[in-house]
Amino acid sequence: MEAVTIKDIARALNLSTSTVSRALRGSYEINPETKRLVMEYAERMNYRPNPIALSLKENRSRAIGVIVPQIANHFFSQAINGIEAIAYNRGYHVIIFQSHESYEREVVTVQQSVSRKVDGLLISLSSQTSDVSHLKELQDKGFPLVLFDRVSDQLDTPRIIADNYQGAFEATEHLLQTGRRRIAHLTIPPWMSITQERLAGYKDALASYDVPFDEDLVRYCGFGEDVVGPMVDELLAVTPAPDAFFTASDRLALGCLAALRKRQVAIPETVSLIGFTNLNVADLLSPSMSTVIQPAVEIGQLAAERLIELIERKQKAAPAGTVKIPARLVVRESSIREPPE
Amino acid sequence: MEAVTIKDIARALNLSTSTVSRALRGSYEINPETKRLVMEYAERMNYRPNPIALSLKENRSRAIGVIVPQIANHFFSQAINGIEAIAYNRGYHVIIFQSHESYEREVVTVQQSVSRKVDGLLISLSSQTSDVSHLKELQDKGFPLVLFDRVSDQLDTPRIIADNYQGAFEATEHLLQTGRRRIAHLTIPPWMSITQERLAGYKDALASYDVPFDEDLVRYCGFGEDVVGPMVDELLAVTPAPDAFFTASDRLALGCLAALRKRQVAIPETVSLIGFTNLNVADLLSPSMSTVIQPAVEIGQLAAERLIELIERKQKAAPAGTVKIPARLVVRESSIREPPE
DNA sequence: TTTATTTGCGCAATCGTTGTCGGGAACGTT
DNA sequence: AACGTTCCCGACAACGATTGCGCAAATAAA
Repeated sequence: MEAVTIKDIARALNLSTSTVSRALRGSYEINPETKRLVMEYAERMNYRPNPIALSLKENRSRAIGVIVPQIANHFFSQAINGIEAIAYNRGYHVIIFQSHESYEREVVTVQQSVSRKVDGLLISLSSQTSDVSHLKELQDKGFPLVLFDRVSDQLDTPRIIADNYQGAFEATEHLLQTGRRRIAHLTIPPWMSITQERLAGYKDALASYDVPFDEDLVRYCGFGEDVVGPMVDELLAVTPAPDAFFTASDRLALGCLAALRKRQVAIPETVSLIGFTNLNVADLLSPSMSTVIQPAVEIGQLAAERLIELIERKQKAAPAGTVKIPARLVVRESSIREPPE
Repeated sequence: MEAVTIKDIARALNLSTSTVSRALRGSYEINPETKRLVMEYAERMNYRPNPIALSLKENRSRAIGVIVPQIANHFFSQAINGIEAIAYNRGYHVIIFQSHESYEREVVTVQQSVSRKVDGLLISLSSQTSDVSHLKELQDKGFPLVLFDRVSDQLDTPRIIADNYQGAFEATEHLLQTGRRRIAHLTIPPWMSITQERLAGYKDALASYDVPFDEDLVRYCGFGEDVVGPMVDELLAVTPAPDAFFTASDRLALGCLAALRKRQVAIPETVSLIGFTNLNVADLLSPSMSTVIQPAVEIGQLAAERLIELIERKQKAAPAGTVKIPARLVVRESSIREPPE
C-alpha cells in the first residue's frame, strides 16, 4: 500500500530525488559513497520503482497483451504458455484477455489494452470478427501487432499459423486412403482464415483422389449452445450418407462425437471421425479420437518473438508475412479401418 | 500511439486543461455551452482518458488481478469466466496470471500485480505454496485479497471454496454403497487446503461405513511429468488390492484413467474410478467418468463479489470467513455397479 | 452607487520518475 | 591570482489527469 518512493529515500538521506534516481541506476556522476548509501537504504526499505509512473513517463509498460477467444481451449492455453515462456525471458509481462468469441468484446479489449499501454498485442481473432478496422487503425499508427492462428490477410502484420491446409489435406487423405468417399466437413464460420485454409486442404485432397466435392457435406457451425447436434443430424440425412466426419475444432470434435454416440452411429465402423484439435484427452475418449494437432506452444513462442522484435526495433523493417508451422496427424481408433482392397 | 490528451483539447479550444477536465466530467461550474464544445470535440477526436495517468494520480486502477495455478484446467477457466462476468458488470477489468504451480512465480506475480496497482487480488494458491507470508504482508497492509478454491487458514481473508468435504464424502459413500471396500485415494500435496478437506471427507465416509482407514491407500502426487503411472502401479501392488480409485484433480483423474487402461485393469468391473474434477469431457471418456463437480462459475462470481466489496467499502468490516458451496456428484460408467446384496 | 453573490474559468500542485540544465566546490594549471 | 576542469549534486520541467483555490466579470442585492 504505502510503498516507498524515491522521494522518501531522498528525504531520509537528505538528497534530491534526481540524485536518488541516478544513484539507483548507477549513474557515473554520483559519488560511489552516495550510491552505496542510497542503494543500501533502498534495499533496506524494499524500494520498488513504481511501474505506473514509469509507464506514464516512458509511454511503455514492458507488458504485452494477449487476446484469445477463450482460454478454456487447449490450443490457446498451450499457445499462451509458449508466449509466456518467451516473454518472461525477454523481460516482458503477459496480460491475458478473452474476447469470448465476441466482436464487441474484442474491440473493447483491444482499446483497453492499448490505453493501458501494453507495448504490443498478440491476437487470435474472435469468430465473430470479419471487420478488422479496429486493428487496421492500430497497425497504421505503427502499433506492434502480431496475429496468430486466426488471422486476417487484410492486416499487414506478422501472422503465425499452423499449416492448416496441409493438416486438413493429410486428414482427408487419411480418410480417403481408408476407403471413405463421403467425407463430411463440420467447420466454423466461413470468413475465418483457418476455415478457408482447412476447407482448401479438404477440397484438394478430395480432388487428388478424384472424389467429387459435395457442397452438402460442408456445414458451417456457429458458437451457440447445442448447435452441433442438429448439424450432425442434417449431415446424417444427406444422401448418399456420409461415411466420415472431419471437424475443425475442439468444440466441434467433441460435439460431433457426443452426437454420433447419442445417435448410436458406430465409430469407426459406420463413420470415421477425425478432429482438428489439440485436445489432451483425445487418447482417452471413447473411441480414442484421431486428430490433427497444431504446434500450439511453438506458435505462441514464435508469435511472441516476432512481437518483441517489432517492439524493440521500431524500424519499419517489420518482418510481416506469414509463418506456417506443420501440423501433425495422429491416427487413433476413431478412424482406423482396413483400407478396402 | 499519439493518443489525444486533455491538453490537446485545451489547446485546440483555447481553454485550460482544468476546464476541459471539468467539462468532460460534467461539472456544474462549467458553462453548458463550453461543455458542449468540449464534449463534441472530445468525441470527434475520440478522446480516451489515460488510465495510467489516472492510476498514478488516484492510486487505483479499476482492475483486479486473478492468479491461478494454470488456465488449462476447466475448473479455473470456468471460475475465471465467473469472475469476469461480475467484474465487468461492476466496471472492473480482469487481468489473468498463471503461477504455473510454482511458489516463486506466485510470489513474483503477486508483487507485479500489486505494483501495477491492481485494486485487489483473487488467488488460488499454487501447489508449491505452503508459506503465505507474501500474502500475509499484503493483507496486513489492508490490501483487498480474496482466496478461492485453494486457500489458507493462515490468512484472514474471505475464502470461497467448494464443499470439498461433502463432495469427497459423497464420492466415497457412493463407492461404498456399490460394495467397494478398498478405496484408494490419489491426491495432491498434503499441505493444500483442498487435499485435507477431501481427505477428511473420504476418511469420515469410510468410518461411517465401518471400513478401516488404510494409510497405504492414500498417495500424494506431485505435479511432475509422468508421476501418476508409477503411483497407480504402487497402489495396484498394495495388498489387499484396491477395488476403487478416488482421485483429486483433473490431471490425476485423467492420468489414473490412462494408467489403468494401459495396464488393462477393467473399469468399472475390477476397479471403480471417480474423479474430483470439472472435466467437460467426462461424458465422452472411455469409460465415461464419474466425477464430483465443483461449482466453478459460482465460486468465481462469489469471489469477485467479495473482492469488490472489500475494495469499495474500505471499512474494516471485512467479511472474512469461508463460504462453502456444495459440490455435485455425477455418477457415470466408471463407477456403476450393482450394489452387492 | 456600493457591496455581495454567483458564474465561469485559469493557476498550480499532485501522483513517481527521469532527463536537462546549471551551479557550487575542489582541484589543477598557468 | 586568475582561469579552466572535473566532480557531485539539486532545481525544474515533463508525462496526463484531477482538484483546491483564487480571480475576474457579470449579476443581484443593498
